Amino acid sequence: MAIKPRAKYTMRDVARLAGVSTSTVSAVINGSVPVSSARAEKVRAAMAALDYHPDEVARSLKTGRTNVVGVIVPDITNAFYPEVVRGVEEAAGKAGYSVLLCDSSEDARTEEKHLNTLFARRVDGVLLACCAHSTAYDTMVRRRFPMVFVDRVPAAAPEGTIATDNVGSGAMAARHLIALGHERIAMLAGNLELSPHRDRLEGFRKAMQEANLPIRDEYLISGGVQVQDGDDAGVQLLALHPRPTAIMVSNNQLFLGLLQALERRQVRIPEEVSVVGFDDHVWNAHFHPSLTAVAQATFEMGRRGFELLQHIMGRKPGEELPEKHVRLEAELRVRNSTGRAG
Amino acid sequence: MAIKPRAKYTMRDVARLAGVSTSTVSAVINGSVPVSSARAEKVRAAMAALDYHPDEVARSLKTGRTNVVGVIVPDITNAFYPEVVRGVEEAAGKAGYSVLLCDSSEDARTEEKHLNTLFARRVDGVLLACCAHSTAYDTMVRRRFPMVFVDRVPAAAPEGTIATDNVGSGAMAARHLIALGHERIAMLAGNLELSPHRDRLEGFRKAMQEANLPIRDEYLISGGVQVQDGDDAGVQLLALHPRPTAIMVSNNQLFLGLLQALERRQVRIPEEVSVVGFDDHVWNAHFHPSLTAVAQATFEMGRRGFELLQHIMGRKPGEELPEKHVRLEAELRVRNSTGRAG
DNA sequence: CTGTTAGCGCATTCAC
DNA sequence: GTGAATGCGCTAACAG
Repeated sequence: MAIKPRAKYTMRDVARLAGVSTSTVSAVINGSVPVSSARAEKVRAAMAALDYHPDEVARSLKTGRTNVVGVIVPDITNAFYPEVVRGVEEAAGKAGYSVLLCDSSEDARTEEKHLNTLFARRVDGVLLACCAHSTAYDTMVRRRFPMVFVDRVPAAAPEGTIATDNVGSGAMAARHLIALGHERIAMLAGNLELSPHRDRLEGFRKAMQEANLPIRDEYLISGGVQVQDGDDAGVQLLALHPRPTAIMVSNNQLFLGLLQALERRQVRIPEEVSVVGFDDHVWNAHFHPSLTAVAQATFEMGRRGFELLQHIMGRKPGEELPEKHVRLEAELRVRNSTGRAG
Repeated sequence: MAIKPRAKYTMRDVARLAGVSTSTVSAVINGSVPVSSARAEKVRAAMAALDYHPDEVARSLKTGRTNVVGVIVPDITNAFYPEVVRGVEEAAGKAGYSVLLCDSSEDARTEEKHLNTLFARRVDGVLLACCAHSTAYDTMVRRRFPMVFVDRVPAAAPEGTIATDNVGSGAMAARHLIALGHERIAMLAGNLELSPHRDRLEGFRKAMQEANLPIRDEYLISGGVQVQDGDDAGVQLLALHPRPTAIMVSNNQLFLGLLQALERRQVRIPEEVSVVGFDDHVWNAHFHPSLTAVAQATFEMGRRGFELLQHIMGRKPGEELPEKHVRLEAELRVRNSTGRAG
């Protein structure tokens, strides 16, 4: 009856120590079948004595479920994503799931590689913020794989997406500038292959149209999404005649680059030009001047994204989803980088 | 010979389609045994045709290895950790490992829970930035579990730790202030249960001693590590007579809180008080004034932390590690928040 | 070189 | 209520 001390114990060790069969141990662990309380207690004691933790690998092989979800983000060092991931992790943890984290580095091939790995590891589902030229949607369809698109959403996806209402919040930011009397408004629109950027531009257009304001071609700069791209765009805008009196920026890296350029040229904000950007975080309040920005519901995006995935993972064939697309409201935090037009 | 279309295929399906046995398929996949190139090609074709990916769960059960490492951080939304995680993820990916991410929320019980989960999932090793009152070290020893402590290091750990040279970099920051002629230097030392904070304080003490400068009790504030704690400490310091002319801060949240308090009281930086803090990031350069800060080698910490873990996971019983403790140099980025004393 | 076989640790019928 | 037996998909002897 003596069990040799070992690094890892199996159900058989527990069963032997408790003087029962392995199926009784299994029944105690899973509560699947009634067990007399006396024996159940002996089993629990044996498990504790051996520091026994059921082998989830074996369990997964048997049940066909891993209780793991994959999360793929384009860049975990972009302050936006850790908050989303935190939301996922917390919701997942409560539901008994663990999170496999992958970083695609904004590269579609890396993304696809991660998708294959996650598939091979038999994760129960995937949350994905896809990158430009992503093939993930096709892969998902081909494999009939439970997946939720987060933040960045392929136009084709018929269900399983969660993102900020980017059209609405883009319009909100633009309307803020318009309400301050600005008419010559520029936009750094980012990478138009990505739904958030595309949608924010659409919102911008909508707001400008409503106000009967023209959008000059040279005031619309798109393409890159990095700090340097924002800096370049800033330089470009400052060279124009007439200059814009306000600039809207569709992500935080571009925002930073733009500020760099304005600072270098000693352009006063908001006296000479007002700026509003996307993605708020604690530091924005401490810039000089403090920054007006759109704050997305990052944490909630992660949490509800996981819940949506749970619905997809759990549904029967043919069953409908309670919600196919979740859109979250954003909030405009008005600070000192935006002011009345000249 | 016809294989019914299914969501997931097994090695048997591949074997049947290729007209070989499962062990041949296995041999092709693992390259463990030579296979004639003709048959190997047929196997590869069958795998591609079925979009077959070997079931890593089954493989893990068989081999006893999962090729997964766990990473536990106290707060993934703290900008320091995503960079470390990115370093881990990249190094891990290259070595064929995936990363299970857990967030302990600075709570020792949650940390222990995650550790149990990771253990049950049979991850091959764990990278841990532990929180105060962590029991992880004992758990590791008890289970003889491959583990590397990252950033936050238990004093007892005889090997398997990686962190910044916090004593040295604490001294470096303090010496910078001393070199500028400051004598009344205060420090927000953070939570002294955590090794980075404890070590930075030690470095501070060392530098002050070298310079024959006294450390007043009321200039040394420790305990919390949140933004509000930094704000409170700032208020406290401003009430003193004489006031310190320079303040050193041991993490980025406290730093932010301190800046808040100074801003509210309209204390001019660096004219009235110089400030230097820990953890640099892109935004620091855009504060008003730009912030002098110690930049840790975050990415490298992750990368080399994983490599250290690999050594631990791979070593034979009794074998020594090439390096037991890795200490990384930090860099002081001097900007405009520090200036000459009065 | 190739195929047959025996488990890895567990959950789950199925008899008792 | 309980235990013995089967197999999840794969790898690693082993025998041919």
